[in-house]
Amino acid sequence: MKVKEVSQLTGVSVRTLHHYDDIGLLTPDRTTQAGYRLYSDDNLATLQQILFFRELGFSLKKIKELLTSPAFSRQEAFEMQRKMLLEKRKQLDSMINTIEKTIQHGRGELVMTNEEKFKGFDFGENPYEQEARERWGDNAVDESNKKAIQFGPELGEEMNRIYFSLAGVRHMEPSSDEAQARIGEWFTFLNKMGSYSLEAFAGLGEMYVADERFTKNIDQFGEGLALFMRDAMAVYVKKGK
Amino acid sequence: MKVKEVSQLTGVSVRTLHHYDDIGLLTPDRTTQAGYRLYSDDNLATLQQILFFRELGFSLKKIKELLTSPAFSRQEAFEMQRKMLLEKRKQLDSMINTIEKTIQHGRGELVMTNEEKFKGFDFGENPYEQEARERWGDNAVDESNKKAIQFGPELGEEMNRIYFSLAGVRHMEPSSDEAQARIGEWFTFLNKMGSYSLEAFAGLGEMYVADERFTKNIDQFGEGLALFMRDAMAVYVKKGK
DNA sequence: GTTGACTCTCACGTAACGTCATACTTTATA
DNA sequence: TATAAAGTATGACGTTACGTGAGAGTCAAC
Repeated sequence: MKVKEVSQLTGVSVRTLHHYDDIGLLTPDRTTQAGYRLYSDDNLATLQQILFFRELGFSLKKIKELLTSPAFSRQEAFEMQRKMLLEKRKQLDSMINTIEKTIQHGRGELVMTNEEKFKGFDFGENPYEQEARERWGDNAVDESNKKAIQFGPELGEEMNRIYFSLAGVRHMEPSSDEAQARIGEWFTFLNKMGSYSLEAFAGLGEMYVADERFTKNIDQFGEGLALFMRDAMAVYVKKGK
Repeated sequence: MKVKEVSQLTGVSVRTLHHYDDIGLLTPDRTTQAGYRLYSDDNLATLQQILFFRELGFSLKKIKELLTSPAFSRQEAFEMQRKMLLEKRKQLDSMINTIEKTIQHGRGELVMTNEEKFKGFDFGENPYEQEARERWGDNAVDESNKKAIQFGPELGEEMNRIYFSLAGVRHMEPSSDEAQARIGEWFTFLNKMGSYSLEAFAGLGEMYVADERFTKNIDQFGEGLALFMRDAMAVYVKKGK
């Protein structure tokens, strides 16, 4: 693939590709005798990595260090990026929460401290960098520090967010589009909370295996997934009791 | 408030505040006779605006144009920023989806086109700018173009995301922390889907008004909210049938 | 065989600060 | 009350991650 194709596919500018080549961050595998850059599939995979890290606020220099580290593993990188993206999503939620409150505050319906007005903005020194450095930094790695995994999302904040959202439109017609859109959010949220009983959940797991249609559907995503899910769900329910 | 206080509260550097003063983006209301900058609450509110727009990718120049526009309204700005943040959240979801797929692809369990590998990255020319320009641009405003509001989230993508997530750990112990965390996601998702019947939803709305404990709790967020919600929920259910 | 789309390499420009250096103010402490 | 420590101000140059032409070569098509 030549520069423009890559550019169109990925959304980065041609100049950016040149730049990444200049600084040695992404050098295309091959070039024509005329000097045209030719990007391989592997190059594209690397570019994807670069864009993920860039989105997470890493400098190009840091990205280069990471990618060229001997300890670097693409798979692990993806797992880490997944976590970071989820983390960023939480931050975004916090910002959205803040703005909902602020809207009400502007209407004089809510008192807000200055601190509250800036919640969600303090990105404080890329917490990600630390983790990345630990993982692939020069000084080897301490493999043994597995962190406890959080169990389930923090629903409280989301609930507050929706309440504020609703409060903001409570003087409008309940049947208006805006109001209905927000009450719809509330509906889906409620469903998230707890109406699905644990027993029903376990029963569903059984069905995944018993009913062939389910099995086929689910196993599209990976062989044996349905079976795995049934077992995992059974454990989940047992724990929940 | 002096520079450092503002800096600590908001997370922006002192230098940045100096810079914003230099370019006339945020000039503190008062200064001491020694030349120290003193920021008022109003200044802080403006700073909040600036940070929101900055997070959304606007240049400082554009932000200045917006803030100084005669047509600018802080309330409207917040409403718009809310929409934009929600939009950005959707993009993030898309990226997370992409990375889940990519992880599986790396294990050779899934075929992916190059296009799929870059889904979620193409931010394409700040779609927000257009809207902001329409709203507060130099050439007045066309007030009449209200857009239809989307009704409810796209659950399909989220479902796929979770499937992929699960598939990624299906060779682990079903009782492992990692597996359980992901099956927990599945549980909450299922609840989101449809287990909460529309009838129950409407009944809940009635309770908001009938049961004083509910009413009190909800009206914390704004007087009359409980009543409003009941009505809005009733409409929602009627529409859903 | 020439036109238009694409590519290359300089090279300078820009946005949004970071990073000293130097000097003045204010606050805390002995 | 003196004096250090912490905070602030103004230059001024540095830096990152590209943008934006300029001028020239390359390639596919009509």
